[in-house]
Amino acid sequence: MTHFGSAIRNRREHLRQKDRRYSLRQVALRIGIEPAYLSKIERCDVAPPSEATTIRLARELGEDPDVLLALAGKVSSDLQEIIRKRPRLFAELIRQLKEVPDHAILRVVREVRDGEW
Amino acid sequence: MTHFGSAIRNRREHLRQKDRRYSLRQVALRIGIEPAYLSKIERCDVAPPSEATTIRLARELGEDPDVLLALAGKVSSDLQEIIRKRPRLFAELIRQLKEVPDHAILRVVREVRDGEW
DNA sequence: TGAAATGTGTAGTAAATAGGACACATGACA
DNA sequence: TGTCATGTGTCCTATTTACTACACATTTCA
Repeated sequence: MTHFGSAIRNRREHLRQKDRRYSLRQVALRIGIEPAYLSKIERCDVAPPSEATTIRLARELGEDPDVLLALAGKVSSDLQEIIRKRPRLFAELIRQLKEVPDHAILRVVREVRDGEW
Repeated sequence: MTHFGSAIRNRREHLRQKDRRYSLRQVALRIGIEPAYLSKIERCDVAPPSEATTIRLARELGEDPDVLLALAGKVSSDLQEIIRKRPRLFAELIRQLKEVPDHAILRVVREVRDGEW
């Protein structure tokens, strides 16, 4: 399991090879945080930032927000809201899917998408 | 939408009609918080308590922890952990189920339980 | 070669979270 | 009627969260 900071740093430095605008400072300024703070985040010197900041960072670096939030130990608040509206139903479903392999869940996703309910 | 405090108070006073041991004071002591604090919780004088305290309260009152957590604006950390291990998969699934009616989700739950994957 | 940009160390902080301590008025009831 | 239990008001606090501000040494490159 890699941590939040390293994921950000790797991704940013990768982008930087093609585009100088991905310096720590410039990225920090574009997403509206202090460079010193982003530096600490990338070196895991502080806990991962808030959900809002994590999402701005994800967009900036072209990463999946849900994945970065997961690395930050969080779950997107819009997902939480969906669950909270029908707690029993979603709690049972999610616990049931805990050990189910990816491909089986994907099948469920597709079944639902192709909506035959 | 009823709020956390009233749900607790209603439930506790209901239990109390059959059993005097469900006074605010005694419940508070059994779950390990100060009576004054429980009083404030029931009157929505403070925000809902932590996940741990909410779960002890749910057990004590015979309520579904996931439902009380939802009223508290939270999602159980064990559910969050499941989601965080496969963020893309679960994020897509949950968002897709947002508008799907209960009965259709229940069908999915049963399909998975009767495991034909 | 010197000005600008870069990454980082140190220090501090406002707000939110999650309660505890104690006193007090009221009510039950034996 | 005195005692115990009950619910609540007031005040206080430790910890966590999520950052900012500023200074500084180093690197870049025009």
